[in-house]
Amino acid sequence: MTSEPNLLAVIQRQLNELNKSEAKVAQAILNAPEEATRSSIASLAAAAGVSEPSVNRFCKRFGATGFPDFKLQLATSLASGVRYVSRAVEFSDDINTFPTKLFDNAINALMTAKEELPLKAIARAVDQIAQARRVYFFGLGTSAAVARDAEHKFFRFNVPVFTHEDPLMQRMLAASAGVGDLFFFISHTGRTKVLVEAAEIARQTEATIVSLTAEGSPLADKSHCCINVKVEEDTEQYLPMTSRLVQLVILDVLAAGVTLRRGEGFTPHLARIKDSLKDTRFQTS
Amino acid sequence: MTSEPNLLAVIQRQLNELNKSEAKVAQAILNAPEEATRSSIASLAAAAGVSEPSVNRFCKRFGATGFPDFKLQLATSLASGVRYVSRAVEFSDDINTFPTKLFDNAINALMTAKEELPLKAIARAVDQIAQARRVYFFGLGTSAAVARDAEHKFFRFNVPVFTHEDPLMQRMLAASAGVGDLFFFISHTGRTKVLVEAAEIARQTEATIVSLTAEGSPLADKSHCCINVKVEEDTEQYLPMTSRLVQLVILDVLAAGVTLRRGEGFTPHLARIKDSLKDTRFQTS
DNA sequence: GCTCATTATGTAGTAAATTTACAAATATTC
DNA sequence: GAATATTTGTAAATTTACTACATAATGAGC
Repeated sequence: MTSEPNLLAVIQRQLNELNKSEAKVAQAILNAPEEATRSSIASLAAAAGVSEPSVNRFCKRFGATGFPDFKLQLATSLASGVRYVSRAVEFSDDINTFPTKLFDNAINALMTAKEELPLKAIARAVDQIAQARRVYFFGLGTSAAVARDAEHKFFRFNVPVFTHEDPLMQRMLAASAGVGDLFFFISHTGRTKVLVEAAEIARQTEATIVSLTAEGSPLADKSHCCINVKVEEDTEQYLPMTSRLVQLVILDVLAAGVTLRRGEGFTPHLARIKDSLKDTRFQTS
Repeated sequence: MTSEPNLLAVIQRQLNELNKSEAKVAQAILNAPEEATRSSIASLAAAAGVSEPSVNRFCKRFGATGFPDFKLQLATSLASGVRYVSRAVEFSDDINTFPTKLFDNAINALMTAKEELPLKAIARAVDQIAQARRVYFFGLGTSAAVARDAEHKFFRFNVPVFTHEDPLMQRMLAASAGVGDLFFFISHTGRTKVLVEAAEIARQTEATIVSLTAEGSPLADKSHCCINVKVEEDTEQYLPMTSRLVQLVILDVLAAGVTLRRGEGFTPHLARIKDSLKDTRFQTS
């Protein structure tokens, strides 16, 4: 992938270094980029008022092998530009608009997070979870639900897993920790006092502290390993929406990482857990 | 924007409805999408082992005017960087591949869900939640965490919200329900016996039953309103990954819907709730 | 201001790629 | 098992893109 992030910007920038007919082509493309991706070399040449080979030369000047290749690059750069805009729900929205907006925001958050995945921290966290004798998932508010979800995933690895929403329980468990215990803190801001305090207490023991939170936050400072999640939560919104989705997928990643660590021989164990649910369900007719 | 957000997902989904040679073309494209955008109709036909017109027909089947137009759409959908559809994690994967796969799967699930959003059911559910005097969110296993998350959202609307993971509590609460009570059941399969039974019990009262589950499932049959979520969970995977993400976003949508219903005058109330958390956090330096 | 060299642009032909029309092959129905 | 519908391929037509070359424009040196 050698293609420029934004072809239109490149064209714009070089506009005055182009000779007459190339400039005409550039102008025609800048005027109607989407249309340019769909038109033939002949129609674009006509639109710009130049000959076809001029268009072709223009394309080669911008690194393309020819006109079709140029169109491809143009289409690609147009597509990636539009995507990353999260739109807030407004009171003027109706049923046809706001659900789509929320889904778009969620998708954007995951796409953004995917691009800046802290792989090193993730790998390290997988190591530490795989080695732990006991794992505690602690979160409050929305993150409590995330912790609960994590509990439902990680118990499968033959390691005792605990969650507690009660800050007092969290403190006490943190205080009584020892070697092999792993505390996994989940917090979007990383500034929730009672949670940070619990982390502080745990840190004074032999336990390992891993956190899924914002880099540079008080909670991150208390951790041996911090998985930094960059999610720009819409501050106008009164409900945290997207950050917890990213957290959940990160936890999926960690769970998958531990599974891979356990190796292929571990699948029968997972299969057994899955099968245990069979009788709790109505069979498909 | 008339172009599909994710052409590959669409192709993948329709794979078994295609005839032989079209399926071959589909496979060739899914195997090497980037290459397909760069190749001519002849080389793609050769790669798929079919004739050129077959490739052309394939393109038209997916809404393109022809092969070049199809390539354009494909390039556009690839530009987002989201790779294949539902690629299972394999034991040969390493830290550089499996996290991306999981994120892609999550993104794809949300994109697919977004395309087939049951807006009518959502609107109806918003109505019913907005009118309810009391709301119970019930789910088990992974869905229990989703229910918990919902609780953290919906209490903001001045309506008493309850969650219980205990099936016995769920039964008893269902039995003692009356007018104005709303039971919101969350279940990916819609076949979990104890949950369906609770729904059945609730249905015998004056309460309203809303469910977020699979259409046509026993749970859906017991509901006044069923929000159908089509998520093809990878059955080889031992952990439910993507369905709960879609459920969470749907619940966000419902919460947003209720907020819009309450109207602009409701924002101070939400602001007050948000402000109440201020003192629980360490201030940003 | 003229000539030569250089660069820029267009014309026309050619090659390649795409599409259409039609025929053969395959599957489906009664 | 014949008749019909569907699928697939062949070959020709058409569109599209590229190359080679010619002409026009520009600019430098005298």
